[in-house]
Amino acid sequence: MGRASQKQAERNRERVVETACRLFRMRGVENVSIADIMTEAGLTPGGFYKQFASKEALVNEAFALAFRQSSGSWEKIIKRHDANAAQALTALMQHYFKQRPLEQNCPMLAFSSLVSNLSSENQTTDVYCSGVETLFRQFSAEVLNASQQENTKKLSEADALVLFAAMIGAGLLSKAIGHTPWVRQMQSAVLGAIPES
Amino acid sequence: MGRASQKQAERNRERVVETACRLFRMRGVENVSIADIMTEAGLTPGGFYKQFASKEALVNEAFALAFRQSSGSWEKIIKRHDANAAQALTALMQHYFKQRPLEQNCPMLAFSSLVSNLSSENQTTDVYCSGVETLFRQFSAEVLNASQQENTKKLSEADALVLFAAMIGAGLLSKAIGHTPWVRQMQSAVLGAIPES
DNA sequence: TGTACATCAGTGAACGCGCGTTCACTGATGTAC
DNA sequence: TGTACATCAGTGAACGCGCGTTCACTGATGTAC
Repeated sequence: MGRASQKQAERNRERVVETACRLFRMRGVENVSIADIMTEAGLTPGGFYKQFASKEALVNEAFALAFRQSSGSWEKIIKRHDANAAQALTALMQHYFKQRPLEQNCPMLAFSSLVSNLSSENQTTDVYCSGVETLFRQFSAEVLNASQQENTKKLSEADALVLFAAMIGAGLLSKAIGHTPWVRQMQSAVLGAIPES
Repeated sequence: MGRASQKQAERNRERVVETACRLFRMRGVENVSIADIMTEAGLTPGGFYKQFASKEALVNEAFALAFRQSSGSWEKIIKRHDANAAQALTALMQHYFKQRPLEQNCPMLAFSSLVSNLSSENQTTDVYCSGVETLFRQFSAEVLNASQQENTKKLSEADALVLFAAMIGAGLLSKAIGHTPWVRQMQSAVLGAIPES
């Protein structure tokens, strides 16, 4: 092969991050090896350390990308319903409860166990935290927006927190247990907790 | 050393399951080795396969024990407040949001990522499912009970599902992010979603 | 009850595997003149 | 522009480590008589 050009190298690097992000979301960080990622990205394992200091460094970049992707897809959904915040919330949650494609798994869920077993003074934890914060702000803005429309009761920040927590909890059980009747009931119940408009 | 008596062997076996349960809840299954467990239980690694077919078999027993423990501690809390279901629910959630001791981590959270990345036709998944079911039934009974008391609005199964999901979601973020002001707000909001009595 | 023997819980070392990481090497790219 | 050389992205094999699992061995326990 020989040396790749700077532009090509940069493209390769980005493709590695994107591939890692996708595989991490699908199968979890601990079930994806460097070799898996490099091969899937069309490279060989040895080249990895020319671009990244460690797997952890890649994890940090891939997590950040996953949260950006998630936030971007939420924004699209919200924009699509910007005339009606309650509808936007409903659509957002319905999208959240979708199990497929696996590579769009919620990063808050997909990465939670890795982050949970980390010491709190950790860059990966920081990336996760600020990702969650971003997603919650989007969600919360929409909840508060919904409550300012006519024919709806006023909603508070506390309501946003509860809805957000319920969405994540239902998503977690859904991911673990699968699409059983009980899980569907739970998802319906959480969707039903959004104030009608 | 020589051979241990049948009674001693049975005691050892139980101690291994208990130790595994504790370590799994503290650090996650993938961060605990057979050698860790056996050493912590006062034995040597080699003896493990005299009692268990595989790590997976131990995981199944340890998970079942963790759910039984969790269910037992919920029952204690509920019994302690049996005059007032809303108080019982509040106490239960406050207990749930406690981060310590680590060995009492919620099994639904501690084991979710492992179960999520398993094929659905799996005994471990079944153990997890029935554990979740048990815990929800306890929780739900208490929610419905709360709604039958005076001065409270009627609550439905759907309300129980939402509260349960919110409790788990808040627990997950709490475990991952730590005890930040935002997490405390979220926990307070979820506690506040319990109907006052 | 005592004796002879088979059993098997527990030991501790070893095996095989996959992983994160390292390294000597290649040869096209980038640079200095 | 052309030439000579240094750089360094990517290669592919190897290393070291920890893990789940296996195994030959030990000797007290359990059993048959």
